[in-house]
Amino acid sequence: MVWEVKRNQMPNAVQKLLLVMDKRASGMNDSLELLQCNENLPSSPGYNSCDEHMELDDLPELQAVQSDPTQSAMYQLSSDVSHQEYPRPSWNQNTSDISENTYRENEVDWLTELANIATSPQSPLMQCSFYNRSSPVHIIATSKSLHSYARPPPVSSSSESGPAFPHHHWKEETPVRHERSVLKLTFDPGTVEDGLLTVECKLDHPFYVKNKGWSSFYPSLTVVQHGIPCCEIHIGDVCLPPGHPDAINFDDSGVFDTFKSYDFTPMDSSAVYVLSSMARQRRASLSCGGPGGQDFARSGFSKNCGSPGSSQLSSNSLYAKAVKNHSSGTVSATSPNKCKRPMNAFMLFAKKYRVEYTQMYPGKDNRAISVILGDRWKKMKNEERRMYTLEAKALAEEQKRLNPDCWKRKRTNSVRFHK
DNA sequence: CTGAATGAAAT
DNA sequence: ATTTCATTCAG
Repeated sequence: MVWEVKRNQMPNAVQKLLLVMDKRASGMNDSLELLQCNENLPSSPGYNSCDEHMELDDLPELQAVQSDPTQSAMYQLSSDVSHQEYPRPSWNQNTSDISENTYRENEVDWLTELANIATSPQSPLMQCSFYNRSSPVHIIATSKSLHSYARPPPVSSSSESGPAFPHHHWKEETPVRHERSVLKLTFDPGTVEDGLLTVECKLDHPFYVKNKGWSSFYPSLTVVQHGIPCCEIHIGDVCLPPGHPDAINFDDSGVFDTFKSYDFTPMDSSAVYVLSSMARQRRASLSCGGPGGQDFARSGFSKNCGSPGSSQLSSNSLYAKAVKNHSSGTVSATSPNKCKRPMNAFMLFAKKYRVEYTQMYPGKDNRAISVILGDRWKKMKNEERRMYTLEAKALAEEQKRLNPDCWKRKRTNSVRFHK
């Protein structure tokens, strides 16, 4: 399968990325292909210089050319192989700047927009280029789906100040020195001769998962960094290339389950708005800090117009779901002040790993799990926490921008008399 | 509804 | 300095 990426400004420049395998390579049974996501490319999200100049018009047209239509290109996360993270130096924490102009008002299929964005040259999705054929790296099938924090502590082999890209000892899960983690995923293209496909990417790298839609290892980070609402990606998920038939008619309710904790109102827009608002964040910081974003949402876009064409984009059910979430009275959806505080770093961490810990300690009460999580959190180094503090900061910023009153404490009777 | 954790912001 | 509230779910 070949992706052709056309840039509008350079119509003749066509970048071809060969994805998956060459079918002719029948002899390469188990050899792993290592995809290296180069995130230092000028157009990549991690590269700062491009941020402010990204305009909508830069969005490329993406055309997926399937050389073999009968073979649907679907990649499945191997069940025996899990993600790994390893440190990587010099990261400029940065957000990809997906311009608000990305949203064209009359565009019917906003999913297509999302696909375009995620497959644009700015997207990490398209930053991958082939790196190394016969990689010496052996992917360990032993690492369960548990995060390193949840696993028994490694035998702390001195985390040698090794090269930027550790080649052989990823298994060691060397503590994150400083800088960010990189996610390593292994895909199973499904055919025997193709072997496995290994890819490195950022934790917030979005993938399009069958029946789930956009997914990433770190959804909340993805929406902050790239403006793409995501589900959490799991082992066994089937990743689809944008444009795949299954990618079009999927039930997106799963996507929005991720956001059920957010307070949606009828005035809220679809993910498109989230998309654009996130991207707009930076530029808006130039102008006044007023809640212009809300005006944007109120005046222009509602959920309904976000998904005009597809009945499956159950915006109503989405709303109902969000309302139902708070239907028990306390904060009604009709209340003007309905936003929730953004999670702090620990909360993000806890949310992410609570499930794993509960599985780890069956029968343990949630409170006990909280204790463990807190314990774990305290033992984590700042570098390890950084990912969460960073995201927490970003979430808080965005929240404050969109809803400055969100942090206002509830009106209480000031002082508690007893206690 | 309570509690158990941490942290950020508001009092 | 203290209080609230973000998440999660068994009890």
